[in-house]
Amino acid sequence: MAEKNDVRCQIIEAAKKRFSHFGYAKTTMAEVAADCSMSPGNLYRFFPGKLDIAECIATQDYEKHLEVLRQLALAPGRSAADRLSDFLFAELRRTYHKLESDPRAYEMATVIAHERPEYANWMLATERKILVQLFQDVEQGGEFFIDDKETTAEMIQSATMKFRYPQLWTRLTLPRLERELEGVLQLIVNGLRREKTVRPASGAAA
Amino acid sequence: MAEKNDVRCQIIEAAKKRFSHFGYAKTTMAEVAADCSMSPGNLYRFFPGKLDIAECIATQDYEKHLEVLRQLALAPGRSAADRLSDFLFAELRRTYHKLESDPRAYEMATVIAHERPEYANWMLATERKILVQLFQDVEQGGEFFIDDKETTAEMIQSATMKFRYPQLWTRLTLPRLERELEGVLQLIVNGLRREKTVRPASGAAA
DNA sequence: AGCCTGAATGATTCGTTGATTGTTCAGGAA
DNA sequence: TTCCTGAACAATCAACGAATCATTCAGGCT
Repeated sequence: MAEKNDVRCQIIEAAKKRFSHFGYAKTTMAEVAADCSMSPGNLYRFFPGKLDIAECIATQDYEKHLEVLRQLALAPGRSAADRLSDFLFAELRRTYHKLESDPRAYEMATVIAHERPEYANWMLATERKILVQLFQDVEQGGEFFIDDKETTAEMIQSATMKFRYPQLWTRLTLPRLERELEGVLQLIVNGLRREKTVRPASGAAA
Repeated sequence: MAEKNDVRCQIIEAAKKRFSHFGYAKTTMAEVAADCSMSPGNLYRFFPGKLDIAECIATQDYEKHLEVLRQLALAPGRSAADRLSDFLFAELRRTYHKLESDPRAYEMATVIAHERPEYANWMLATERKILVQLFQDVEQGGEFFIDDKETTAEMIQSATMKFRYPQLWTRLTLPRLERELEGVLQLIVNGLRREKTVRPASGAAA
């Protein structure tokens, strides 16, 4: 049982090295198997297929990111607006840097997105849960007025879609994207029907 | 002079028929020329290239749409929120129905978007001008508080990106997209820092 | 001269073929 | 029996010659 897991880890590590060195497409199952001193067929006792290995690697990495998001969303002592801002900026910067620094990450992302459309939905749903937690956590503060938290989280995700996998849709630089996200965020938080122009500064919770 | 324009129109009409029957890729310049009883070479006296014919067709169609958008944005007697809503919903429905009803439109859209990235930017900029006009038009009403109209228009476009060419990014149905746009719109107009929950009804201007 | 043609050009696409590779499974080792 | 191997299979991919087609331009027609 514990051994099974060791072997899985071994496969993942081998695949991780191959994928990041040569890319997903140029890595063969036979090579990964050889790196683990086993036959290609044996890999299939641990993973349904090649894509599942990639998905597993992506998920491991993503879980770490999720932990960061959770901490930002639930950071005590920060205003609701700041938490939301931190959350969305962390999201933008992570994917931007990931796709920027590692061209292989781009390949992996597109392959998974194309072959497993549900995966992106799962990620969205997971992050939505964190947003809902954020809203619950600041509910008493009186800073935000939200009746349907789930729906509101969904709408925020809709409105910030451009910043989720920026490189897939635009060729904008990170500073430019950051400025745009800042603006969209201000819109989301303050809306158009506010008093003159209140810069969305820090302290605001009761 | 006037004849030149007649020939251009003739070419456009012929190309329009071919493109919508057989698609952009499967239409040859020789065929369009034959439909106009002229040689392939002669087409180049009226258009720089094949793609420019397609662009011209797209633009003709788009100009009509722009006129509708202008009327919605500047409709007298409607609240600012309603105008903005009409504007964005018209945008969503037009592209959705266009891509839905005519599979060839999808091909044309992707070819132009891919080969002429500036074209999409030009469309965005054009619509942004209309949004700015809308904001100027309702400025006295006191319904919206906007200091930088240009930037605000840009941010609204960012936040509603998902609804601009919906089929390119998601597989959601129109009703689902409409519900999402409704939600995003409410967020944009009212923000998160509002009193309890004011349904974004009609009348609001002074 | 001013317009237009249609064959020449070269870039791109297409279809075919042969090789590669993800996946399976009959059988052998422990 | 349980675990693993590696050859076999089918699907996919790469290579490459052939064909197509957008574009050009030397020349003919008016």
